[in-house]
Amino acid sequence: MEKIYTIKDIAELAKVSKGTVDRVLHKRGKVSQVALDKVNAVLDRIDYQPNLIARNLKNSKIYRICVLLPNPKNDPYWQPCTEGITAAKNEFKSFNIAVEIFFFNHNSTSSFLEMNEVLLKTSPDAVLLVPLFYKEALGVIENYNSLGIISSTFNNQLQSSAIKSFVGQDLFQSGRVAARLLDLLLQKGLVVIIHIDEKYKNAVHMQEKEKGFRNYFSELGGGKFEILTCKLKHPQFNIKLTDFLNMHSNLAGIFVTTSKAYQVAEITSKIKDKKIALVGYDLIENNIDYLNKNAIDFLIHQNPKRQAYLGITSLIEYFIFDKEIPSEQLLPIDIVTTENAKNYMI
Amino acid sequence: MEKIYTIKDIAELAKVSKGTVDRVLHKRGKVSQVALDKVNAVLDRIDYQPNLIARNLKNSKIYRICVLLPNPKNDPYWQPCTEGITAAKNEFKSFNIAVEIFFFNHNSTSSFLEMNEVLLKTSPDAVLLVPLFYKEALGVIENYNSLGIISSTFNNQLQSSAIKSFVGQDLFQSGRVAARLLDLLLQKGLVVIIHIDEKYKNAVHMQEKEKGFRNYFSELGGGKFEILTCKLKHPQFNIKLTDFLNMHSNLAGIFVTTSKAYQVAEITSKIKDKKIALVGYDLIENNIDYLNKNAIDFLIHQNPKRQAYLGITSLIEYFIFDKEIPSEQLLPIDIVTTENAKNYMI
DNA sequence: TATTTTAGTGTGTACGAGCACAATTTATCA
DNA sequence: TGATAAATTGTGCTCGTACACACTAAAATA
Repeated sequence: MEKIYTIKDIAELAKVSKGTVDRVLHKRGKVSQVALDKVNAVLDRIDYQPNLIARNLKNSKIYRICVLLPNPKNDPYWQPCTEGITAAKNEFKSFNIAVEIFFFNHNSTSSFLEMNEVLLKTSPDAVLLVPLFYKEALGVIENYNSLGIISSTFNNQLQSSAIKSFVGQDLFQSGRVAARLLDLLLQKGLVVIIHIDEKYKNAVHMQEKEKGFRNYFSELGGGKFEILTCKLKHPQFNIKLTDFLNMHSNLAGIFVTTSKAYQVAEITSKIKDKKIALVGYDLIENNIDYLNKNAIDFLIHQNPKRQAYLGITSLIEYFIFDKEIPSEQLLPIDIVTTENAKNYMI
Repeated sequence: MEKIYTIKDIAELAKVSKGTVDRVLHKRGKVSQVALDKVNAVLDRIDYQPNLIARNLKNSKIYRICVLLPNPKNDPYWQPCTEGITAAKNEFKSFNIAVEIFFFNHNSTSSFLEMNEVLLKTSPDAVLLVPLFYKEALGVIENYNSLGIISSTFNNQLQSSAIKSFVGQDLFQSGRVAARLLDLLLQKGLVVIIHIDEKYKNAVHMQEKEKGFRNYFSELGGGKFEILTCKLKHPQFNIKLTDFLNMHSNLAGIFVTTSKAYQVAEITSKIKDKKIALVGYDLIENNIDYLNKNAIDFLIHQNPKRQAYLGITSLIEYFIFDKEIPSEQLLPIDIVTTENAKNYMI
């Protein structure tokens, strides 16, 4: 353990005042060449690490961070996000940070824009948002940028130079993981990618997953598997899926690109004469139920709690510790089966 | 965002001096009933959160934490641990914490005891250790206890009231995960548990994994699978395993309870006429190689980096923030296959 | 009553960084 | 040379907590 040097130490070693050392360190004000050399000589010799604690103590500005999030009441997938935010809030409660969450309806672009207006009235220093709607999110983020508000995203990746940070998963790779799992479970046959509910064109995440999934099988070659894509929407979901199942007797596996695998499991679990392999996303209650009933084989965990937690802590540490915000944080693609599900649900 | 109260605020509200507030908060010195009531009245009304940062600024004691770890040079499994320690060290470099790592040979109890003596000479406040050797570790920990040194463990769980904290995985459940994976991969046949190298009697971790593994299959019932246990040791490892394979033509799957699955894969990958499913532990280079060659189907990630990181940060936060040390932190049992391996190796 | 003891309370300072401002030195001009 | 401006450097305060120390007033003792 090396000695921890303070500005006072440096000042004494360089035989100048701590004010001068401060000016050299922060390139603030005028310093003579002689003094500059003396201080730099000391700085070269030792490893000075400013005490972030002491620095922050003086800082009286309260940083405002707003979170713009789909309402968990409409889709339980988002529930863990608020928990992640709360955890981060607690961890940094000694610091001058104010975090506020704003919920929008994940089906309504207007609700998204509306809540954004409400949020803007609190004049935040940064916004952490889920850019669910491509076009609208881009506009909102451009606006933040022009207002000097930092914007970070999570869960959905959006290409924009105005975005400081993204936390999420590599969805292409996630599709490959799903493909790998079905490849391990199955010998041959028809494999179907099912997209449920959301508009395919607007949902880049589903497209990326499909690309990765197909990429795995095309690399695999061998012609053992046939891949089909199927887009299903409520309210005719049940009928259409049942029809599809009846029409394809060689169906061996299904990959559901959203958290709605339980809707598929509800139907496939009733088929008695054969077992259809099923891989889906997210540890929501309905999915876990069917996982435990063996109607779903694997779930891929997107870890929304950790995504939100990392998104918010990067911002907090940027404000209070001057830490660099990582432009991209990719989380591991967790594979979940009956036996290890509990560990991920804490 | 509620107002953040300081001791000065409380003093003004209660119309006493900050010294008196301090005495009430820390139950230090004598305070009259009148003053006590006044301060408590204010404390009841507001939510006072002491500023941990300012508190720490004053504290000049340097806390010494020693880490007692198997040498990664002898077994690469331990390499990530040092990285986890270093990460924690960096994160808390502004605080008065000195962390020092001591390596012992994972095959030698005497090296363990020897390094422990060296470590003790630095008179640490806490020790984080891997209690690889049951009997010796217990003795060492008892000794720490009598010296007033806090002891935390990770990777291997040891029952002792002298241990403040354990970070690791539920190994029984980890065995069940392995069983589940083989169940999903296979229809029926012989499944073998292979213990490699270590003395079975001393290695509680292998026993726990086996118990969980067998527990899953006995709960499953149905009589589709037959389970056998096999203990193999160098140098006759290759011959014995080859013999075993020849003798059991119905062998369908193998579960290796240590990080040595690659040694099994080396042999099973040469069998051309059939594929034997293989599940093992740990993302070491040799294992990853065989995973990518499809000779290993799944690896279970024990996340030694995070184990060490959590173990050390709990201690640090106890010392500098007075946080409670969680007596047990169980990490998720990560399932790794070719496609998601990279994510876990950062 | 004078002096000492003790309970209770308030004041002041350190910690390290940052920054305003005062103090000093050096340069410029009349 | 003296006065003034400019450049450079040093001092001192703040942040919130913890703790040493000084102080007051009442109680106990001589």
